[in-house]
Amino acid sequence: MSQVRVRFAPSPTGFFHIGSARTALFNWLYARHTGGVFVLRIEDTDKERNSDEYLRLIYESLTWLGLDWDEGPVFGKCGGGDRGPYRQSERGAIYREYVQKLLDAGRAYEKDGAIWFKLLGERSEVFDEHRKKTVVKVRTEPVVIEDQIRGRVERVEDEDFVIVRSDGNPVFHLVNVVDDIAMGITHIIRGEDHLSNTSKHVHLYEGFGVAPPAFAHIPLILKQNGPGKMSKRDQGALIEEYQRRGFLPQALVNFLCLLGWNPGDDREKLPIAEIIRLFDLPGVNQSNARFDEKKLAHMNMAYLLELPADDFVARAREYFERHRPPDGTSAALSADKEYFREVMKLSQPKVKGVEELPAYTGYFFSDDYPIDPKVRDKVMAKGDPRARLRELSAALTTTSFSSDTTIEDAIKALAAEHGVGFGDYQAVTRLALSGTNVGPSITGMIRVLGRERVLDRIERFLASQGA
RNA sequence: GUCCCCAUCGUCUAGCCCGGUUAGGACACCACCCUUUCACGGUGAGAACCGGGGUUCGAAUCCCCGUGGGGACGCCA
Repeated sequence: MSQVRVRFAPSPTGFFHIGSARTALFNWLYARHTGGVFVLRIEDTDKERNSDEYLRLIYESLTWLGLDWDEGPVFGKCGGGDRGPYRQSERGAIYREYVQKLLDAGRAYEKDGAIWFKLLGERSEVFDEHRKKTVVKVRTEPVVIEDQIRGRVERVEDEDFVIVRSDGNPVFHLVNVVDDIAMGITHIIRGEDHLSNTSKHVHLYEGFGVAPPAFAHIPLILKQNGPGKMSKRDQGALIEEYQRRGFLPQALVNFLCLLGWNPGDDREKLPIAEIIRLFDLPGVNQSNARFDEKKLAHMNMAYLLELPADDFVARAREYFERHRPPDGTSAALSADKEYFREVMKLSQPKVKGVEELPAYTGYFFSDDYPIDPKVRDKVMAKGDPRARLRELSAALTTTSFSSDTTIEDAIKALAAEHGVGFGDYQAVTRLALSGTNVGPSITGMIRVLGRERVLDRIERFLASQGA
């Protein structure tokens, strides 16, 4: 059996979105699963709507997701190949050659300055009520598609269609089929929205005297709220956005795999190598899936949790850098690097995404943090928090800050001495040091903040509370 | 309007092909446990076979018809 060749063929006419990414992903998975070739082809025949900025975004997004292409435009380590060029805007001569073949064979004709593909069969003029005009209908045999995912699908194509516009530019259906033939594509894996185009494409293959490749139409991704498929205009639709928000690409990829596919058991978080091993076209679902950002966030957290501390800190720093305030100053980035690192390590097991970090760690980098009034009222109403704070403050002047344990032991000793619980110190200390009741472990927080900051903050807090 | 695809908890899904399950898992939600707050983790609860016919001893599973959802009907891709 010959080698599998699949392609992803986006058009750079908009931002790269979730649906496109999953189509690319499924093609890539199938290529890697079968040891085949993954081709990237740029469908930029619509000159009006193309842009180099969008083109670059496609390259960058695929690279970020780890979907490397074996053949296609060269970008980084990807691309190359001898079936190019891989941008349709550079393949005009090839299209003209193929159109000429159809013209010569009597399978295409000119009308209104455009070139039309000619279907074979008995012709009749019919008035189309819906379109309010007379059209020529052709009685053709139904096209039968043995879809790898949907099974047998039949559809009748009954009107000739344009393959070259009157301005001389070839249309999608033509270039798509010509390129797939010229590039030796064996499996077409694409969104279900193309299913009804497939009958046109099969006629074109027949017109060129070439056996059509295998088809696999994958279900669409529906928007999280409201009706319809997800489009680039929808909330949370853009790959770029997840990149910017600091999501882990491996988490997004894992999540996307689960939209319409599963490993056949209860596992959800699984390494990409395992997904490649198990992925196959007949295992893909037939029904559309709704995008759920909550589940993606959960997946992201699961991957974040197992990230080596150094990687996490690097990603955190990168996030802070990319999200500098307008004036360019960032207390977190100006802080001592080792201090920044300790703060992030403390926060890693606590957040669902790095985007939570600036808010989560704000008080570590500024002495000017707000005191949550609701938390204050609750904490200050119970027991004698002021006394606890004074006791702790005194103890911490001599306690070793070398580890969480020494601090923990000190607090435990105080609690035993005064006949109260650990929590009596924990709550009010957290309030004094961070202004809230949410955060990393109190002992870690004290250790990382350091003796000077801790004593100073407790003193200032006591003063502000009229003690 | 025409054509095509699809249909299990709120969401993603297993089970369907090869009829017999207390219809399983995950996210979300709720409760409890753990605990040094918040998370994480653990335990538990609630939550689904779209409707109607048929075939069958027996249907989530096979067939038909509805209904619902989605897609396509461009000299866009």
